[in-house]
Amino acid sequence: MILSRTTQYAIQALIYMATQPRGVKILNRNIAESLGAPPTYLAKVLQNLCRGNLLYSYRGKQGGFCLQEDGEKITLMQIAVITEGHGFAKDCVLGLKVCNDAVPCPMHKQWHPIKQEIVKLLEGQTLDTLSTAVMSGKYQLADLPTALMSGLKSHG
Amino acid sequence: MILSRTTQYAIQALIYMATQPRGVKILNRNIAESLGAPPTYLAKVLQNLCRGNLLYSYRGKQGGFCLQEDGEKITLMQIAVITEGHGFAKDCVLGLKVCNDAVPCPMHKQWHPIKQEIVKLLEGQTLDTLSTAVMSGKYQLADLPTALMSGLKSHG
DNA sequence: TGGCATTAAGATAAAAACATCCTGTATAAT
DNA sequence: ATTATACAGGATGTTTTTATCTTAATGCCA
Repeated sequence: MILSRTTQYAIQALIYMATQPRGVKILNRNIAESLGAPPTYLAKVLQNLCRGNLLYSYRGKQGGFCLQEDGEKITLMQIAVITEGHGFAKDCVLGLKVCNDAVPCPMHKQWHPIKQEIVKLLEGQTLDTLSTAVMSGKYQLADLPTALMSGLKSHG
Repeated sequence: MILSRTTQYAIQALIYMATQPRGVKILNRNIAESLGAPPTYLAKVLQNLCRGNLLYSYRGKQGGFCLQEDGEKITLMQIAVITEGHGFAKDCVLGLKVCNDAVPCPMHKQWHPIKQEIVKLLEGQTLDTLSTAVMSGKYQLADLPTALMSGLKSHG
């Protein structure tokens, strides 16, 4: 509805990584398995997150991906901007190229405050908060049998 | 961002139609011109809205499209459900197939109230309200030079 | 150094969304 | 009847998004 599949994978992957011990390299393959996401596609998404400076990547044996320093402070807004581009939250709900307080579409007044709330929410949610929620065991990160997600609670 | 291009066309077209004298048949061609939308594509969208019982269509000379009775009471939610399918407003923000109060994703609690607001807004906005706003001249329905939209105010 | 594990990157493919084209069919006016 | 008009419907084309495949680069380790 509001976030593309790509962005959803990106967020899920980053939350997952934030549930893992910091500084340890995590394999694309493992993330994909844990989320039930297509590994080859997820690899591209992670690559993109590296270019967006949210992740480090290491090639070769013992390689993998790592959250960058302060990774737990990453917000969902930062992620969405990387995967969906800037102006992500700037679009008119009716699709007009120009729509603002001065030249509004008929929905502008009513839509604008909700859009602000969405942005505020995305800016307010960090990987820290979300990964903690997941590690508590009360919140799920994937539509998978719990067996496959068992890695999560093992170090909680 | 939140509504597909198709849904945006549908909403724009219906608002436009609601600005026109009731009961008069309106040509796809004229709607498309007024909105700056591709006429052949818009035709498909209108066809779909007919199947969704929001419009009547008439073939042949003097044909065109008409809002159904009580057309001014149509809400944006009704339109979106027709063009995007049911379950339009039921999706998890992180893309999980199962995500509800009992089995929530880590964003569920925070996202749910905003989603409710969006639904409430879409359900609360009618063609009546929106077309009136457009006819007042204070709100625009398309990114077009005003010349092309002149049809709107001519029967104020 | 050679072999293996891992990500990077580019090409390709598949699916969905968006858009166009062509022909058919109904209808009103002449 | 004939003709012009306008929507219906199916086929096709294009673009974007999603996904896969293949090869290259990199780094560990023996």
